[in-house]
Amino acid sequence: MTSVLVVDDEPQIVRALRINLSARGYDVMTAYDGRSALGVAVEGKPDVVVLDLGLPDIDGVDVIAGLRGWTTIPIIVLSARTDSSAKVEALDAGADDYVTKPFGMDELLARLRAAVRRNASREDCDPVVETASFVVDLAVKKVRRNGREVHLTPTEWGLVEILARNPGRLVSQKQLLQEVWGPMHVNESQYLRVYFAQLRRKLEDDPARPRHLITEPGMGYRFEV
Amino acid sequence: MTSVLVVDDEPQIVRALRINLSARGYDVMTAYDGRSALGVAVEGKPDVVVLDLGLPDIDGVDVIAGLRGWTTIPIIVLSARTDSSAKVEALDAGADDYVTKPFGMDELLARLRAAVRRNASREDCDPVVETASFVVDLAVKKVRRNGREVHLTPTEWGLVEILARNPGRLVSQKQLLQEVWGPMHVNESQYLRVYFAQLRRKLEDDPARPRHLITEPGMGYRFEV
DNA sequence: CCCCGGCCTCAAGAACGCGTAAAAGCCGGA
DNA sequence: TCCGGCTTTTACGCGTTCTTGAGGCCGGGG
Repeated sequence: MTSVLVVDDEPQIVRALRINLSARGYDVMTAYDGRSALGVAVEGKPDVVVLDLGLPDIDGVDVIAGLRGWTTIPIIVLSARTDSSAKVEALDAGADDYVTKPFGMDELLARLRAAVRRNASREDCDPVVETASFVVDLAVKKVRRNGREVHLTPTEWGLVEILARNPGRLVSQKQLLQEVWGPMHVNESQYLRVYFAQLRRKLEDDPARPRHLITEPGMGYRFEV
Repeated sequence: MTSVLVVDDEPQIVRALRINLSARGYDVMTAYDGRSALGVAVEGKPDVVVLDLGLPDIDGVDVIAGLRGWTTIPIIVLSARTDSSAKVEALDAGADDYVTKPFGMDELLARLRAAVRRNASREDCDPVVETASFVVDLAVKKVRRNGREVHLTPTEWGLVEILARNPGRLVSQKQLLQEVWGPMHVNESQYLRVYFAQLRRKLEDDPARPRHLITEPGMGYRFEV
């Protein structure tokens, strides 16, 4: 769940935002002044901050600076000031966006989505397939089981990779043999039996009764998440 | 130098932006309709796009979609429409910011700086990779170990650089050979054994039991932090 | 009932890939 | 020309991985 820190000294704005954000599934934190905003940000590690510039204690730009000292999470500034100097100042201090009050809730939410989306695309660029008993990391080419790393041989990894890229789907014997052993060996289905036995020993909780590396007799194999 | 693609069908706006951006050291590309905008973007790989929504040929939202199909570079939308539905539509289509015309040049430039800054922090964040026993500085092309600088030959550095740019990831033998020795030598895997032995002697605490320059037999090598 | 095809398991020899060392080749600078 | 650093090549021991064959299990059909 995405968490948002709302910082404003006007309770009605905070309330309106809390209601709207909560209704859309965000986890909302709030603060009413700069000092507590910085504290809550450190504590709660929000994914995005909505910050009113007109706070009672600290100047808004200093709050931005205080956040930017240790984090690069998106900051969306709210402010009643419409002059461009204020916008420039805030943006150059490190804000990501600047919305003038009074603002449309739709617009603010859209800008918030944009900010979150941007940030998300940075972090989570790692395709990982997860099951109850093990985790396959396709980018790094690693398999972990109960936190422990499991070593796979090239052939074993070749099979796991194909299956993990087609989670839930049935992969025919011919396709597996073709892609791992090459077109010359599409009939050596014995290879598959040997290697699936090995994989189950390495990955399944109960190798005799596999729950993720499933055999579909006569057809092929399936990777069940 | 940061490059900006300006897309607008009003020549005076394009001219004004070109003058202002050039004066501030940006490399400016221009396009006057959606179709050519997409083409120029593919060709010139700009660092940020300033996009007018009211183009003569393609709807602005479709241009955004066309860009987002293959890139995540920041898109700043310019538009005369001030209603929030337009803003929401554009932002949800993948735009990063939305500025209404007429706009203040100061503000637009500030928003552009913000967009570029955000993106920069993502890409070349910290050209330094650190492990328990040595430090690789990609910008200066140097390796230090216990404060002492370790001299690497060009070939050795080539290998270290590729691995350090993919920390944790498994890099295939073929890729290493291809990038260091060229496409003619993608089968000389013996080179890799010789050079990894050398690198481990220079960088690992216990060269016989490497903890950072890991061999994955039959597959490739991995730089473990 | 037995047969048969498909599957699982086990084990052993062959083949392969790795690490290491050392020699040979290459090239630019003194 | 010689020297020193860097790269390429060769050789060998060793552990791992792949392949292959044999045997057992199970369910469906004759």
